[in-house]
Amino acid sequence: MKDKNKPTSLDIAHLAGVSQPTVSRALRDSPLVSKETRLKVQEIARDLNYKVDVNARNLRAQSTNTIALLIFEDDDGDAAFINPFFLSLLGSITRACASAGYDLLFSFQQLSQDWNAEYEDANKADGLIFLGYGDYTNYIKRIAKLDAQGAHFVTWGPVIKNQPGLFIGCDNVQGGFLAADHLLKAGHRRIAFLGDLSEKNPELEKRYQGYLKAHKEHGVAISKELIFSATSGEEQGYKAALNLLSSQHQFTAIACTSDLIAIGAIKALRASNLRVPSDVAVVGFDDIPIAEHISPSLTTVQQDTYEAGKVLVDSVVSLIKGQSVNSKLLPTRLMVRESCGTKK
Amino acid sequence: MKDKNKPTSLDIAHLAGVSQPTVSRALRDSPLVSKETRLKVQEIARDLNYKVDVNARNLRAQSTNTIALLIFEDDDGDAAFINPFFLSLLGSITRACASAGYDLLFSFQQLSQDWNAEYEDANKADGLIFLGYGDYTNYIKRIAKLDAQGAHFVTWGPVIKNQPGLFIGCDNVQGGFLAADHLLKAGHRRIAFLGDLSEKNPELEKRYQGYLKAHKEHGVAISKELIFSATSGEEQGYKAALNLLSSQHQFTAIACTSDLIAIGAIKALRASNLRVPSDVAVVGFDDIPIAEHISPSLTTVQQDTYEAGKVLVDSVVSLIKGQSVNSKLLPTRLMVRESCGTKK
DNA sequence: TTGTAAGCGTTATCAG
DNA sequence: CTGATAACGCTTACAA
Repeated sequence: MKDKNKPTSLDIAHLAGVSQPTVSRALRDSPLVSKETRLKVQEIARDLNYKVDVNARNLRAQSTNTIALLIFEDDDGDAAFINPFFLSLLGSITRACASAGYDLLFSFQQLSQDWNAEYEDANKADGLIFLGYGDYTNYIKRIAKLDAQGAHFVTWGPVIKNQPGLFIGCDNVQGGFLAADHLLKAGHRRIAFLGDLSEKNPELEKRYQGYLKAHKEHGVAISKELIFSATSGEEQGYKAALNLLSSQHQFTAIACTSDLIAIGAIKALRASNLRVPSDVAVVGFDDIPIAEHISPSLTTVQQDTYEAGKVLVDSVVSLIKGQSVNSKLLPTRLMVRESCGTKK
Repeated sequence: MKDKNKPTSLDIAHLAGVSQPTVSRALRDSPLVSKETRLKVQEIARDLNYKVDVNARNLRAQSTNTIALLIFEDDDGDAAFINPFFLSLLGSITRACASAGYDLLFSFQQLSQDWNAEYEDANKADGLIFLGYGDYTNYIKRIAKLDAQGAHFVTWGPVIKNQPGLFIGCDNVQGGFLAADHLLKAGHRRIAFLGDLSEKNPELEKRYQGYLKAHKEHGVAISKELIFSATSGEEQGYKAALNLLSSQHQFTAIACTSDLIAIGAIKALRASNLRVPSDVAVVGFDDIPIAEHISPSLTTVQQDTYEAGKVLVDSVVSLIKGQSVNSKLLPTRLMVRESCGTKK
């Protein structure tokens, strides 16, 4: 069992022959304490392996020095599966939290749960970061409520006019543009699009806008019959591609709104004896780690997760400090790999 | 800014016309409170969106209902890169924590930092889970110290006799055996081994023991000259394979102590115009998500991350409750894929 | 069944 | 520069 004799600031006070507040001040390098006493106190604290009790400190200070990261997915069953893109974000968020001096509370929730109230209300965290894919129309309501309560939080997602709360996301329009532009430049004229365009997923819809923009710039007409719905996972990509194939419409390339969809689509193409990229070129979105390793390696739109994590954390921290922060889009970057070939 | 008027149990007490402890009891469904008052109190609490202040509760109760997950890596620079195997574990750990009613504090540390003291000492967490690759001889010392302090913690790693602390890990000997056995059964007789066999990495050494055991069972002599050192990353695998190739010794297969090493090795083989699996068969270890997607898909030893997360969390929770727990090995499973071909 | 009183370990305030 | 005192919001004795 744990050593029960956890030293307190009072213990140190006795040993050092000073008062408790003096100890507290000394340990925080307050200039109000003479160098002499400060050093003495700090030495004793080190000897006893004293650590400030964060619960007591937090209770007194009414703050926690903690940021909660909430990941939620609406998707299919597997509760231990976390979207790889969020996982990449996790690394940089963790790092950024550490260097900002905050602890990170991590939680993975189904969208259905009551994630509004849990963390900040219970004083578990000073601020919240939300990462999630799910029904936008659904979660924007909760966001609005949180916002009205004055919570400190950032959400990874699309930036939309008159949106409640603070959003950080990648420039999906630009990303969608880069992908389609690349295919169009390579000579493709009939480019299928796999993604969900309902209002539930404005992020994906923005990617579609980029796709449209690229077509317009190249003076190529859109073929609506080449657009098939898919939300996010590999399976969905597989099914959407099968639908596309069985529709019998001609196409030479596919733009997907996620790498997982692209991977599913490639599998479906293979199953139909079509080769990538020689028969069909494929572009993804996200640049998850797998993208580089699959065969053919996947041309895709990279979101800068490193920068994203940093911006997310910096933003909540600013909010916590009472500064006002604006929603912001991060630039994307096209990673050209094998899945597009060079059909000049 | 945040609503400053956070309701307290005292507020509710006033509104309900009862005392503060009664409120506290009612909210925890204590049977000591009459049904009538309980319902009244709970209703008011809901109306006010009251949440128990965890800092106050924790301070009073001297516990936190939180488990800290500390990931550490000795490895190369990239501080935002987290070993994918640990990331897979993260999902199931999170899930298990949630269902056990604990919050999860997440932190990523370089091995050099002072991870002994931080969490439990500061009353941030009731228990600790360590995931890490690094110099075993180095971190076992810290573990011994933590253990002596009576901390509640589990470490993912090798189970070794007379080890301080509590370890949960996969059965590395069995895993190494499965991999080598598979190759031997396929007719391979000169199987190279890529991994670190120093005392710094007992886990990898155990995998090697499995490799030896399989050779013995098949009556095949080991060729020491086919053993090359590599710790964990892709680059290391690449280099080790190059060393192997330039040694000019004959071999028809490679067993690697991690998937990342295997991926690096495959790249090196490619770069030398050798084909996998027709020229050289390759087996990995871990079954990270990429393994299934690379080409050729990687035959590898799967660690059951789902079960592992559950066991890790259950173990710390037991420790926290003062129960004694024994170190434990989880079984592994061979995932047969393309990288080994079928050289019957 | 309910209320009273005390205390968890820290830090802010104010007086010396 | 230092010390006494109070307070953060909750829960556990104990008393009624």
